[in-house]
Parts: sequence; C-alpha cells; structure tokens
Amino acid sequence: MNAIAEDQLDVLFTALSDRTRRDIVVRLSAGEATVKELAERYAMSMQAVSQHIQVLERSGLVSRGRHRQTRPCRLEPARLAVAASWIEENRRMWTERMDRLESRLARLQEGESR
Amino acid sequence: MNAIAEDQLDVLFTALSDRTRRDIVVRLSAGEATVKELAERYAMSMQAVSQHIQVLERSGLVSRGRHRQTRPCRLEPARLAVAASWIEENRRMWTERMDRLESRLARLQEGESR
DNA sequence: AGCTTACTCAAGTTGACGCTTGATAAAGCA
DNA sequence: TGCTTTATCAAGCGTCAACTTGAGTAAGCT
Repeated sequence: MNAIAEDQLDVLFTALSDRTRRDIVVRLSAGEATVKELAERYAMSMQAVSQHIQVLERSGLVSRGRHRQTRPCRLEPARLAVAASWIEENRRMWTERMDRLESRLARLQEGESR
Repeated sequence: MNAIAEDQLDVLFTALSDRTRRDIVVRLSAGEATVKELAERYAMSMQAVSQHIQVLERSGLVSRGRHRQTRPCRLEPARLAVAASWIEENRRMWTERMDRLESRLARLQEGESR
C-alpha cells in the first residue's frame, strides 16, 4: 500500500528535522567523513554522532563503509529526491488550485464590469 | 544569523515528519477545511487535530481564519518552498560533486590507456 | 434565555528523542 | 603481546511529542 511510502517519509522528514543531522548531510555533500571527524566538528561525543548516523542510515540518506578502523559515512542523495518529490508534488497541486482560483476571479470581475 | 533559518527548518521538517500532518497538507492543497472535517476524516478527536494544526501553524505551513463558529485552515505554500529549496540545494551540491568525481575518473582512465 | 455546535485550554499518560556515561569490540601500532 | 584509536552497545536521564479526558469559551439556533 501507500503506507510503505508514508513510513519512508516519516523517517526521512524525522531525520531532516534535527539541525545536527541536516548539517551532517551538508558536510557529506562535500565528501565522506568519519564519526570522529563529525564528533570534533560538532563538539559532541562519538556516541551521540553514531546515533545521529544511525537515524540518517535508517532514513536511507547515509550509508557507511569500512576502511581500517573507521566507518566512513557517505551521502545517498537518491533519498533526498523522495522528500523533494513529495514537497514538489504538493506545491504543484497548490499552484494549480491557485491558478483555477485566479481565473475564476478574473471571470467574476469580467462579469461585474459589464 | 543562519540560526534563524535553522529554526525554521527545524519546525518545518518536524511538522512534515508526521503522516497525519502531511495528509492534512495534501487535503488543504485541495481547499480549506475545518477542524471538525479533519477530525472526521482521520477518526481523531478535534483536540488532537487542533494540536496538529497548531504544529502546522507554528511551522508557517498553515494559517487559520474565522468564519462563524469555524476556524477554516488553509495552506501557506510559501513555506513548502523553504523546505524544498534546502533539499534542492543539497541535491545540487551532491550532483556537482559527482560530476567532478566522474570527470576525474575519466581523466584517470585516459591517463592509464596511454 | 437555554441548547447545540465548533473549537480550545489544561492536565495527565505513554512513548520517543537527544544526549550522557561506562563497558566492549575490532583494527592498527609499539 | 600490550597499548592506542575508532567506533558501537547498553542503560539511564531529562525533555518533548502525540494523544486522551474533562472542563471551558464563543458563536449560532429555537
């Protein structure tokens, strides 16, 4: 059903609702980063960062690899497209509705001026 | 500073992280609705709907008017643009990064084949 | 004036979130 | 082999979010 996509959107927008996680996304759009690097950047314990990464991973926005002792995080921007498409679709629906309202209003005014 | 925009994004993505609120946005993109109509639609108490509307109002996505005893809710889609632009900007940054990686890879392969 | 309708406020419960501390694992280095 | 680095697991703490119930308000109806 549609509930699958709704679950996806739940975890996606939840992931994006925290400014630290949004900034991690911004940081990763410039390249991979390790948990330690992110912990230093945000003056935060590695445990806290690790949990943020888990939320981002659950949303599909970020994935982790393995390289020596590190777990480099990288962006999976295909998921940003899911959130973007939801927003854009609803913006489009609203725009069409406003266009209809405007044209109806224009017709009304035309009728008045006769 | 930028923190103002970050606060905006916090409440915006938090508002969009709940499927009932997302569906209210979808519903409102087709026209105004009252609290009672929404409560019936979601088989939910008016109090619960009222609180969802407050969250959406705080995010700027929805505003309420007054008409007789009702408080008709309508969409304020300018705020959807704020969320959309954040996502699109980060998708753009990632796309540019991937383009650079690809061209670097292409140059590497060119060098190898010599 | 009394009654209904539409809605909000206030308080309480339940569960999730963000972060902490302490212990543990796994990989490299001396 | 011990020691350090990098990261995760587990438990706990304080806060906030979603919903409930009960009471209250304001506008319309008879």
